[in-house]
Parts: sequence; C-alpha cells; structure tokens
Amino acid sequence: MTTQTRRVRAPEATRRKMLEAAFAEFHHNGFQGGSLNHIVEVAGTTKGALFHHFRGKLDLGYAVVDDIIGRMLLERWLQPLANSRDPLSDLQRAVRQLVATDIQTGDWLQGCPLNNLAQEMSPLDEGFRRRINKQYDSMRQAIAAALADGVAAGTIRRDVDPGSVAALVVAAQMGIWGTGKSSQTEEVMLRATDALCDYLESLRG
Amino acid sequence: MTTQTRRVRAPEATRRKMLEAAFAEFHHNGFQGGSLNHIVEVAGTTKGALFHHFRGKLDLGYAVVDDIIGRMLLERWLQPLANSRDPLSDLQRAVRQLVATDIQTGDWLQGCPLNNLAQEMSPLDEGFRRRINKQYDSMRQAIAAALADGVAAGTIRRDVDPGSVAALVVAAQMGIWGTGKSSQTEEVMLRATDALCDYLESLRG
Amino acid sequence: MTTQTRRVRAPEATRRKMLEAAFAEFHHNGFQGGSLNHIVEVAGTTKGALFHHFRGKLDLGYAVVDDIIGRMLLERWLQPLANSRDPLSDLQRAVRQLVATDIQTGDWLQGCPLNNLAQEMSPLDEGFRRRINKQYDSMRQAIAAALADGVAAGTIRRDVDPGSVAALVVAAQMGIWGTGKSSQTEEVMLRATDALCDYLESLRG
Amino acid sequence: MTTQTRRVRAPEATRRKMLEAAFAEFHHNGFQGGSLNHIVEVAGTTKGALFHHFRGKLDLGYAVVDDIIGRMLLERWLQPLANSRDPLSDLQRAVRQLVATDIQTGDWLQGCPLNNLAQEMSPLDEGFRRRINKQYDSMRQAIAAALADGVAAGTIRRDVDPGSVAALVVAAQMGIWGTGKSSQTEEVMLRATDALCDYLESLRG
DNA sequence: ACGTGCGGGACACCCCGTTAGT
DNA sequence: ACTAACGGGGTGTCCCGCACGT
Repeated sequence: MTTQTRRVRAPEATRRKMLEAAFAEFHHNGFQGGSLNHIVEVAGTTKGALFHHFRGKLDLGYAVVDDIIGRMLLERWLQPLANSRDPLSDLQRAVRQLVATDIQTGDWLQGCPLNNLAQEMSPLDEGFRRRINKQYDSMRQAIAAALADGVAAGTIRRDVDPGSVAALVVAAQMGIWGTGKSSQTEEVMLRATDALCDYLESLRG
Repeated sequence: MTTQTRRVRAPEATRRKMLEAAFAEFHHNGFQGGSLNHIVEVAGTTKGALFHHFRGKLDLGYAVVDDIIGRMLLERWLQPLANSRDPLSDLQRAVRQLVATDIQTGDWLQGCPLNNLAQEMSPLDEGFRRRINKQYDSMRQAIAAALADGVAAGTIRRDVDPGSVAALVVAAQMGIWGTGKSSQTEEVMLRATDALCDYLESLRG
Repeated sequence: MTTQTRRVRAPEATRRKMLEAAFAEFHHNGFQGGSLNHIVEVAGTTKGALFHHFRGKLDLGYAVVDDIIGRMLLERWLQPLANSRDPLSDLQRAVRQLVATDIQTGDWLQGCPLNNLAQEMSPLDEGFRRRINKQYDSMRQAIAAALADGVAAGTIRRDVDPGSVAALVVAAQMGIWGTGKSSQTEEVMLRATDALCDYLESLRG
Repeated sequence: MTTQTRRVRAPEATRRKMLEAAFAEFHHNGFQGGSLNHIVEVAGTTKGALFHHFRGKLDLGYAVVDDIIGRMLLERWLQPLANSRDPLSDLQRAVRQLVATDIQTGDWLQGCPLNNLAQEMSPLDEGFRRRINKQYDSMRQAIAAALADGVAAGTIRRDVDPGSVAALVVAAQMGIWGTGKSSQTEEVMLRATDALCDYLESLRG
C-alpha cells in the first residue's frame, strides 16, 4: 500500500536500458547511422533523460564500449582463458563458439559489435580508438598469457611466440566474423574456423 | 570547327571524378556518414551532374565497389596469383605488401576500403552485400586455385584443403588491417603478419 | 503565353524575402532569440532554400546588417548630409525625424535595429562587431564631414571639433532610441531630443 | 550541539551566489541566450535550489535588475549626486568614470548591464520594462534634482531645463557605452565623453 | 533548503533528392 | 550534359521546468 510509486525513480535501470538500446542500435546501423531518437524510443525514455545520463552521442558510444562490450569480452574470452589447464583446447573452444552458438541466434549477421565500431570509428575519433584498442589489447594479452602458460607447461612447442600467435588469432577472429557478414553463409566461416583450429593444433608440443 | 566546346563535355571524365571523390569520402566517413554535397564539391561538379550519372547515393556506392575497388583487388591479388609458379611465396609477398607498402603511405589508417563497406553496409543492404561478397569470393577463388596448383605441383602438402586455407587467409588479412586501424601501431600488424606467413610456410610440401 | 512559369524561380526575390523576414524577426526577438523556423514561415519558403542562400544563421545575420540596415542608414543619414548647405539644420532635422516620424509608425518600440544587434552581438561575435562598427563609422564620418564643411563655411564655430561632436551625436541618438524602448513614453525622448538640438544650436558660428 | 550543519544551510548566501552568477551570465549572453544550467553550475548549486528561490527564469531576471543592478546604480549615480555642492562637476566626474575606470577593468567590453537588458527585454516583457524604466527614472530624477539645485544656487544658467538635460545625459551615457562595445576602441568613447563634458560646461551660470 | 532524475519541446544544421532551366 | 533553386524531413543538442526524495 505504502509503496505506490507511480513513476519509478531508478536511475541505474534507466541508464542500463538506454545503454542496451544504444548497443543494439549501433550494432545494426553503425554509430554515425544510429539515431538517438530511435534509441530513446526503444528504451522507453526521453531525450531529456538521455542527456542527463550522458553528455552526448559520443559519450553514449564510449559507455557502450566500456560497459556493454567490455563485459561481453570478459565473459567470452578473459574468464575462460584465466587459469586454463589446456590453453590450446580452450582457445579452440572459444573460437568455435562463434560458429557453434552465435550462428543459431542470428547475431553473427550483424558482425562483431566491437569490430564494427572499430572499423567505423577508430579513424574518426581518438576517444573511440583508445577505448576499442584497450579491449583488443586485453584480449590479446589474455590469449598470449594462456599460450605462455602452455609453453611453460610443455603442452605447446617451445618455438612458439605467444604474442604473435595471439595477434593472429584475434585478427583472424575479426576477419571470420566479418566474412560471415558479407557472405551471409556459414560455410566460409566454418572453413576458415577449421583452418584456424588446425593451425592451433599444429602448435601443440 | 565543330568541336569548339567552350565548356568541356566529358561525361566519362566527370563520372570518373565523382567515383574517385566518392571512394575517398566513403573511405573516410563511411557510406552513411559520407556526404553527397562534399563529394560533388571535391569532384568539382554539382548535384545535378551526380544525379544524372547515378540514380542516387546507393547507386553511387555500388559503382564504387564494382569499378574502383574491383580494379584494386584485380591488381593486388588476382593478377599476381594467376599462373604463379610458387604460390606460397607469392601469397606471402602479397600478405606482406600490406605492412611493407601501405604503412608508408598512411593508407592503412583508414582501413581496407572494401572491408569498411562490408562491415557497415552488408547487413543493411542486400545490393551492397552481394557486390561485396562477389569481390571477396573472387579473391578467395584466386587464392584457392593457386594453392591447388601448388598441391598438384607438389610444392604444397597433399593434406592441405585449398578452400579452407584461402578462407583463413582472407579473413586474417581483413582482421590484420582492422587491427592496424584500432591499434594505430605497426607492431601488432607485423606480428600477426609474421604468424600468418609462418603458418603458410608450414604448408610447404 | 510562353512565360507560364507556374512555380516562380526568382532567386533574388526569394533571398530578399528571407532577408526582410529575418530583419523583422531579429528586430523583435534579437539575434539569439530569433527563430529560423519562424523566418522561413513568414518568408513563405523552406529551410532548404534558406540554407541554400545562406551558410547558416550567422551568415544570415551578417547579410541583414550589410544589405538591409546598411541601405537604411544610407537613406536616412548619409544621403541627406552629403553636400549639405546647412549642416546643423540638416542634422537637427535628421535627429528630430526619429521622434517625428518613427513614433507614429510604432517602430521605435523595438528600438534601433542596428543598436539592438550592436548591444547583443558585438561582444559575442567578431564578425558582427566589425560589420556593425563599419556602419557606425560611416555614419560618424558623414556627420563629421558635414560639420567640417560648416566650420569651413563659417556657419559653425571655429573651436568645434567635428569628430567629437559626431561621436556624441551618434551616441546620443543610440541612447535616445534606447530610452524610448524602456520608458515606452514619448516624453523622455522628446526632451532629450530637444536638449540635443539645443546643444547643436549652440555650435552655430 | 544543535548547530551541527555538516552541509551548510545558508539560504541568503545561496540566493546571492545565484544572483551574481545570473548577473554575469546575462551580461555576457543576454537574458534569452543565458543558460540556467550554466548559472547554477557557476554558482555551485543545482536547479532545485534555483527553483526554490525563484519562480523561474523570468523571476530570476527581475531579481537581477532590482537587487544587483539597482545597487550598482545607487553607488555610482544616486549617492554621489545627493546633496552635491557642485552638481556640474560631480556629473562630469561620474560621466568620466566610465572611460577612466571601467575601461581598465575591461567591463566596458560587455556594455552596460542595464542597457543590455533594456535593449533586449523591454519590448518583449512588460515586467522587465517596468523594472528597467524604474531604474532609469530614478537616475534621471537624481540628475535633474542636482541640476535644479545648481540652478537655484546660481551655479547653473537659469534657462536650463533640468529634466531635458538629465534625459540627454542619460541617453548619451547609454550611447557612449554602447559605442565602446561595437567599436572596441577607447578613442570614440573618449571623444564623445569630451563633447558631453564640454556641453555640460556650457551650462555653467 | 536543497539535490536530481526526468519530460517534452524547440533549436540550428544539413542532408538527399527533385525539378525548372540552360 | 550540366546548373542551381528549392523541398521537406531528420539529426544531435540543449533548454526550462517539474516532482520526487533527502
């Protein structure tokens, strides 16, 4: 009875709704093509609320990279590779997850959200570039660290340079996802993924 | 006497100037972010001329993919790999050309023009997607054909699947170029390129 | 018969209509408070046309100062004082015109258009300041030149400094008009005008 | 014990800070162009506090005229002229103060705060007009009263009409300040001030 | 007395496309 | 083949004001 609260006052939830709507909008239409009007409409709020929580479109985009995409990377790459006992297998599993899971949900049609923003905004805005590169860097470091562990444990060949392999894996992953976007076919993605896993297999010690 | 032509009427040259200006504009600002006004300004013509030669922004974008980008791909990938005597070495050379040449000219900062359009427009417009995919397909086929030649000639291991390797090479190349865009550093690109060349080396028969 | 022209294509007339609508809008609501939407509505055109003829709001404001206000100053001050045989009387007539004519038409309620823009925009925008100052300078020079003629002809006292008197006349005129705006009464304007004319009379040689 | 007040509650000080911030903001950007958000930011408070002390933007503007500007006028014009023994000299001193003092501090660049508001808001809002006119009226009355004293004492010519001269002095003062704003040069202000003082000198009995 | 999440509406800007005309 | 006036709509931005909460 007491808790009537017709209009809810939940700043964090409002902010979250807008971030998620923005993530989806930018994922579909790009950052420049994305419309704030559409975002607030989907989020069920107003432009006034948006400009209360964010300083502008740019600030909203930055928050999407840091909060939404950063969390996704954490769940998919950083956590699985931390304290891995068999780095190569875990890497292969993460790589295969793209074609195994994401294809079903249809998300792959729009491409990797981070890569999309990277291609579009890195050359145009230094703030975007730094934030995006930070995400990729942490991804590369996580992979390189796992590979180094494998080298130390003897499960990976001694002549393998963890940094270079990590750079190639990340690049290939970006490329494979992009391939799917333009080919609109699973086959090319699957074949490239197979070749990548074969390559990783060849590194086993 | 007949050809006085105070004001030059050169439809093909006009069209070409607009295409090149459009290519540069879309390369820098993306297709959606690119401005027709800016394009005609750079090309030194007017909107009327543009809409005389092209049906609209979309049609202009299609022409950029087909005419400008198609020709670039031909020169860099298709011609060098045709009738190659040593496919792996030629492939490695083409792959290294990105970091060897393009870095000097600064072009890599804006990313691969084709990949940029692929990321941005493939999910949004079917016409773009088909044209872009056609380019990538011809690139993959050229690589696969060269690899198959190598297998037949015995310079490449028999268990190599040309199609899969071609898919990975193209994807990795896309990813490496994208990496450069966001990292703004040559180092990561170089390391990934090295790993890719090592991988190709391991395929030698 | 040949000149049917259903939709008239008269760029100069369109530009003129927009300039006059802009002049009125800025006169009533100030430059910052003035609305482009309202201007095009009054002018019977569209925003597209406005942005075709002017680069933006600022450019429109500049054109108002140069074209509209400049012409008004010419008619009211510069031409009457040129080749004047009795500068003091002509000056007094011009000064009295404000209370004699403008009060009837109600224009004085909104203040002097040039002075309004001067007060509002001079400190905020250098382009405005320069254009406004140019108008005032030509007004001061015209008055000073007429006074100098009078001194030379002996109709004005020898110890009169034309430049200083011109500066005072212009300043007083600005102030009198402003006085009317805030007092909303003719009386104060009339009295100040009388005192100004008395002062001018005292300069007679 | 009662007065713990970790967060200070000083309503009068808060109100004062907001008034001063508002005065500066309106002085620089005009009333319509001034931003409440900017005002509360400068004042170090919030919109809630502002709307607690004032009913809205208009009410805040009124308070600026009455409290801040009214006090300034009192100090500069009303008090010096009250019970003056030599009204003309005191007037000349007040008039010269503008070019003597304010030019150094740079305040003259933004124009007379009261005149700015008068030009902008008098025609748009009756409440503003009345308050502004009240200030100018008290200024004119103070000058006229001082002049009348001088006439009675014989230090000023008998045929001088104090009301008219006061009206001209106020108007000229407004105009001179405005002149400085648009000319951005001391010279014109100085010359007009000289001419005004000469005029006042000519009234001596 | 004061802080803040939030609403709704205006603003200037600029876009792409069309059409009358050369 | 090419020009330029013009239409209408959508953009990001930001504003003032309110009402809930402390």
